[in-house]
Amino acid sequence: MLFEVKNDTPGLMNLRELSERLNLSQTTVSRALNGYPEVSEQTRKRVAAAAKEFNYRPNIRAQRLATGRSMSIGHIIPLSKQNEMVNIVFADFIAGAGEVYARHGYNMSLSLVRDEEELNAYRGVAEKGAVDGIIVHSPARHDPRIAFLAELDIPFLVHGRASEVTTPYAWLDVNNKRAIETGTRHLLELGHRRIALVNGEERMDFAQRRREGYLAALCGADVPPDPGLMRSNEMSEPYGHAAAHEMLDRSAPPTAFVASSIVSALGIRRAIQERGLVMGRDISVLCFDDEISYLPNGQTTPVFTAMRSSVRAAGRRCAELLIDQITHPDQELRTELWDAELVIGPSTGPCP
Amino acid sequence: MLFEVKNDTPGLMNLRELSERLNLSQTTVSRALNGYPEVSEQTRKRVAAAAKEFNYRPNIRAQRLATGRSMSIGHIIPLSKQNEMVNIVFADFIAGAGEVYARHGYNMSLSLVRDEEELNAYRGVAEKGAVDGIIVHSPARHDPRIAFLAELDIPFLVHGRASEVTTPYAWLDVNNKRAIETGTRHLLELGHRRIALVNGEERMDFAQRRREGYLAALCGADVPPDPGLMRSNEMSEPYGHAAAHEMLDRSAPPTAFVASSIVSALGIRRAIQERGLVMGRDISVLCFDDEISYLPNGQTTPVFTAMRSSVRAAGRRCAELLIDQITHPDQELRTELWDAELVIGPSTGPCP
DNA sequence: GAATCACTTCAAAGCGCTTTGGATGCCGGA
DNA sequence: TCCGGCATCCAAAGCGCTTTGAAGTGATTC
Repeated sequence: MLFEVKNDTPGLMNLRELSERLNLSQTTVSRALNGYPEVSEQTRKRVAAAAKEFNYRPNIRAQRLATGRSMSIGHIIPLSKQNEMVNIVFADFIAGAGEVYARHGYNMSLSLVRDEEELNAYRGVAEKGAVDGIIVHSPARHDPRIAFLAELDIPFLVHGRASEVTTPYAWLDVNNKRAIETGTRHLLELGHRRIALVNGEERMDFAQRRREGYLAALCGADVPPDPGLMRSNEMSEPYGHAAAHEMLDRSAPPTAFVASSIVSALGIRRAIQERGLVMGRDISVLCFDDEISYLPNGQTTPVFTAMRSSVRAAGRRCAELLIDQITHPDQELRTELWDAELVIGPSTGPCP
Repeated sequence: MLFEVKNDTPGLMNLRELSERLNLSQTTVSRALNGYPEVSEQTRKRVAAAAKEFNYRPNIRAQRLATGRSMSIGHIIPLSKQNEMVNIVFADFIAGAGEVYARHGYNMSLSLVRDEEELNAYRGVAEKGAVDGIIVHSPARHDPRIAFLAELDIPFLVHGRASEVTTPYAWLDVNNKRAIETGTRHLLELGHRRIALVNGEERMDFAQRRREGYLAALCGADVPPDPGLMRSNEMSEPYGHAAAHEMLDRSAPPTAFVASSIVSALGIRRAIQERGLVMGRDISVLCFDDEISYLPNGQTTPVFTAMRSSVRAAGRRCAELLIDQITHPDQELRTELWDAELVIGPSTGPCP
């Protein structure tokens, strides 16, 4: 590290200078600005006026060192080949969380790290106070990050769950099993029997739970699951497209699809149309809809029949829960399970 | 601010303790750890071993205060109703930039702020050193942020350009005009005359330039532009869908569409299909393709004929340029103009 | 033997804030 | 008159690091 210490923000005043100019101590000025009670109203006004006049702004770095709090929340994103970060769902989550951070004076610190460095990144970020708390994204069923963070003793909250982790932790999740079970049952009630599942990667916890829901619904209707009708991969448009084509090529093609994401549902729709079939009449499609801003499921009326739960709202709520945990460290770990809502669109219909 | 100073990371050692344990001064230990030359190899090893043994990790907050550098880059995202942040293009940009940050030891600080507070956010973030540099996203033609940041005297780089801003600034942009001009000309060469433009919001600089390119191509082919064939809005799927339907309802409907984004192109395709038309045969569609990870334009062969330029690569490059600017503050402001590449897919064909 | 030099190491002074633990002055009650 | 209490304000001690400027070693040179 061969950098010079630069005269930081040269034109600007620091607390000492400001207090000298006011003939007050730094203590008093600091207290006046931070709203402490042991300052007379008159001085407080005088200080505020001077701060404004001289365009004083406390140095955040100094503040952070002195208070021991960084006022920022870490999001560590694994940067795999199949890039989790870029998941468009993630962007909406971040937007929701960011809103809440802004309201509470926090900011968001994003680190993208290569998979093999992820645990180290958590340590680096958390251990010596670059952030006050961490949000864990996309937990796998057996996710090492949770025990790791628990041991680091830093507040964190998981968006999703990790079924095989026994360490207690705070989380917020959608009831994925119930959601897909409800959706699948809806298709069964429409008479479908060969229902395909175009799932996300099943090392992800949510994908596993969705499969469980799918299987539970089939089981409840005495429909034996067909392994040939179940796919699992990263939820992209081409994946949905390819999976649909492959399955529709089978001798006993599915009459309905359950897609884990609206993105892969778009691919499924494309495949259906390429075959000259009509979605909703010849083939039904139901998907999980995270209410992604740029890919809304229709404006007023839905395009896809879907299990709906806003990921943006989840982001907001996760941020609130985490900030609460940071400011009240002694409270119990909280968890929240949200239910997705079934919305009916023209993409599903009775089994032909 | 009524928080206690908490004993920060209690179990961990700080520099003083570590140096006492080693019978060395803090100076020497600090230098040994930071790779300064004036430390003997032997001591360096001894220090490294002890640091590892006691799991020492420097306090980032203290480091930041002492060095005057925060080792983070700010991205401030306006949080409008029509949420820029959530722009899926943005997520890919961030992913690219994040890669580079990670490699250089920087991290990314994201703040989402309401529109009316945006300038204040820049000030707050930059003025007293929460970040070492800033990336400006989605500049408008007449963007106040640029002059503002220039005055704050903090390194920043604009992704895009702001045509009406005279202050010099560093930027990286795609040659939007040439890209869309090329694309439109391609359609003209296929015999199309009624070509619709489904553009982004034209207060955005890139959208204006794209329209210029569109008009230039029409002009070059002596095709008078038809205002009824030009739309401008935030580039969502439903917008593309609605715009396409409206224009196809006209008495003289377009035979081809130029879309500013693959997202709106998806909507256009949906509309075409809903009308029982075939894309590429009855109606041609060409779009700008930012190579969004989750919405790739086909796998090996493109689905849409497109002008292609990776926004993720742009993110990477912006990060590099900015870091370079931070580490070499005296160099001249740099700019880069990238060309998009025309790729041909089945979505375009001769005018029927 | 003194002077020079390269190599190591160190004490102490910041960085700019917050917070502790008093001081000071003023008032009313005993 | 004295004392306690209240309202204000302050000096100084951190927070945990980096960096300056100087000093202590030997070894080498003249």
